[in-house]
Amino acid sequence: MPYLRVALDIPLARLFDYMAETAELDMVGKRVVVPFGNRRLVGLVLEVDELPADPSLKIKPAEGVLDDLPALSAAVLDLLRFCADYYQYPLGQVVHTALPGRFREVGYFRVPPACAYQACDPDALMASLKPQARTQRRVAGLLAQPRSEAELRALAPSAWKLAQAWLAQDKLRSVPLAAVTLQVAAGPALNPEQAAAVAAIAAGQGFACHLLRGITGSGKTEVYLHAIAAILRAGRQALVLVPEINLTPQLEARFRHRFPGTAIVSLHSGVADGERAAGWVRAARGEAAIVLGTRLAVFTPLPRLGLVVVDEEHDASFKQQDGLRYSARDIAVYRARLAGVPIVLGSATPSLESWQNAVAGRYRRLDLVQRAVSGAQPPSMRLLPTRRQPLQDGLHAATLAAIGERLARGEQSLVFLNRRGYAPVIHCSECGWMAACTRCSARLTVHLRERRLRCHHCGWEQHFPPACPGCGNADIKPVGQGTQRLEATLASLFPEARVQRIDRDSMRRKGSFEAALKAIHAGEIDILIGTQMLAKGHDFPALTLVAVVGADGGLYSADFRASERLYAQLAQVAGRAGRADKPGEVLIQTDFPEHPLYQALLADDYAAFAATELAERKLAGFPPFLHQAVLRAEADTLAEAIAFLNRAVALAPESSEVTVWDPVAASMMRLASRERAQLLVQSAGRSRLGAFLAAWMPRLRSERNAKVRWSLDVDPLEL
DNA sequence: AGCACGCCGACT
DNA sequence: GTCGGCGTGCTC
Repeated sequence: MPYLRVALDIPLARLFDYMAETAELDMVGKRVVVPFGNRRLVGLVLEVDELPADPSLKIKPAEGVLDDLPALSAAVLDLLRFCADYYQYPLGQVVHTALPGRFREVGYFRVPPACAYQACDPDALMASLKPQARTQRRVAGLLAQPRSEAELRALAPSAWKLAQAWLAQDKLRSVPLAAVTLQVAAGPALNPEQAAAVAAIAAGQGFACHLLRGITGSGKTEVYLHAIAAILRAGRQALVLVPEINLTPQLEARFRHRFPGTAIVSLHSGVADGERAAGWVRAARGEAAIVLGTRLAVFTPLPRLGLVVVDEEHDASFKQQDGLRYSARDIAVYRARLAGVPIVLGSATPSLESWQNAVAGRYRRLDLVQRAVSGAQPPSMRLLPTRRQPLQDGLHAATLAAIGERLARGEQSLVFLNRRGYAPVIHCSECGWMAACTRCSARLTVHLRERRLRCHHCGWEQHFPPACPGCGNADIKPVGQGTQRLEATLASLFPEARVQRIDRDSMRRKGSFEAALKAIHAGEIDILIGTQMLAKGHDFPALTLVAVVGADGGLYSADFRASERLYAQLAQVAGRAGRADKPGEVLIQTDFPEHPLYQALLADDYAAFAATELAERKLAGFPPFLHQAVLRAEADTLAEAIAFLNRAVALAPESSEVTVWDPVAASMMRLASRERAQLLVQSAGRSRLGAFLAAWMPRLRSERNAKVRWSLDVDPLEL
């Protein structure tokens, strides 16, 4: 009678043994329903053995192995084991974060085989439609070729319903996807740089990591599409990761257009549970040729994986910030290595980790330094010194003049300020009081329209006080600039302009972001005010001016990654200006116009910036020259959190090659009424650090600490 | 994580 | 007399 070693979604770093009722040996990678305490749980069989791991335990029989899904392959299981090991996170929980939520439910999950639909007789179908039925005719026209359900759905809301009706009337037939021959629609011709990049990616045998450094507008996506076309032709699958769900729809549309009839699965948190599970199954069965998704898609089983693409690889959203704190970019590289396939990391401003890997020769650099659309000019960039300058509500006279010019020419302007709310703080001029959150160590942000003060960290809200609670002074003023204040200022300075603010507050309602993008494209907006929401990946052909306000904060921050993020953000937002035939202009208001970061940005010299930054990091002993992990603790009092961390230091294994720093209060010490502290561990060797953590974590886990919640963050992005 | 067991305070 | 507070311990 075989014993099953089962991974359960339980925060314990071990597997659980069950007796199998049958003697089948191909149960590894399958779901199993097991009794657990007085509950029934769904687990995943990771191993099958003739002997129990611990004979002293009483072992219950498993209820049954579910045979509805393709078993997880050894390749994916290896990837999950690596994650558990590398991030020191319980394997059972790794398994369950990697699987779609549906699979944790007891019950069978059925996914019909993916197929495409095609008109039996395209001409007859078209002839049967009235000339004025334009949508119907468009759908019919499309169905001359095999089309997937997703493609039809993307065409028009009614298209899929229509296709189903025709299918019922036998006007359409379904074609198994395997029988659909790959079609690749024509795209723009590649310039020599792009062609060289595609050739380099295709040329390699087995694993290779390519760092595709492409300036904005250089056509990175076109390189991905060509590289993907090549591996699809070879019958392989592609995995494409993007940082945000906001970016998936437009990329998905471009992919569908290029590969008509091909099953493209979109996986991100915006996709409904059932659909996500179905997409996962289609990828696992090998029916889907392309998986396009956010970080969670990195675990999707792909039996014929041929290429991995990570777009905007520098983006921090690839790192999960809770639970299993994995970096999807790093996991993607590891996965490509395991699978022996090439991976492309694309960015205009690569992470310094990746850049250093290229410098050291571990990654191959592919550069795109020309704009793909011939004739398109890079934006002209200018710094506006703001020191000792009279500003109008934070705006330089030249900024206002430039906006005025755009208005006169009927072009769009974007004012970029990465701070939402009306003002970051409210201040009493008499006693110096500032409104602070009672639950966090943070200032309360003024939201003037709602007449409320809000904590952007914990969500606490209160009324705008009529007078200073400290001294009773009625003259309390919002200090500093937020997007709401900029919006008010610009609306009053340019009363004829149509002003739209785009930030998390104004775009809270579902679909409002899409609606705003549409309005911008339709030319219904003159002045845009936005946070980083607007900086990423969106094309606005009529936008010719980008003005950056309040960027200096990233120059002299305590966070050693702040300047890297600032450079990336500015390069990205600058890229929004003048993408079509109209030249763009970028104005950056700053108190430090001589700062090397701005100088490199103006010269569009990322290599120079990276070299300076890496030299500083090497000198100061920061990543990527060292590897870090942070142990964070949170408790009702700071003393409890620190005491736990001190205990952790005492439990730390002896290691001359790992440095364990003293516990310190977290930079946001209080958050939602909990006090937080942390402790940094670092080592020059990645495997040394890994071995240290592997020895340390079991000791910490065996500590009984009801009051302290703690977590480990390997390769933290923020300290 | 759940869920039970367990021992001390205010209620129909 | 019980309902229920959350501390402690266990789950193959």
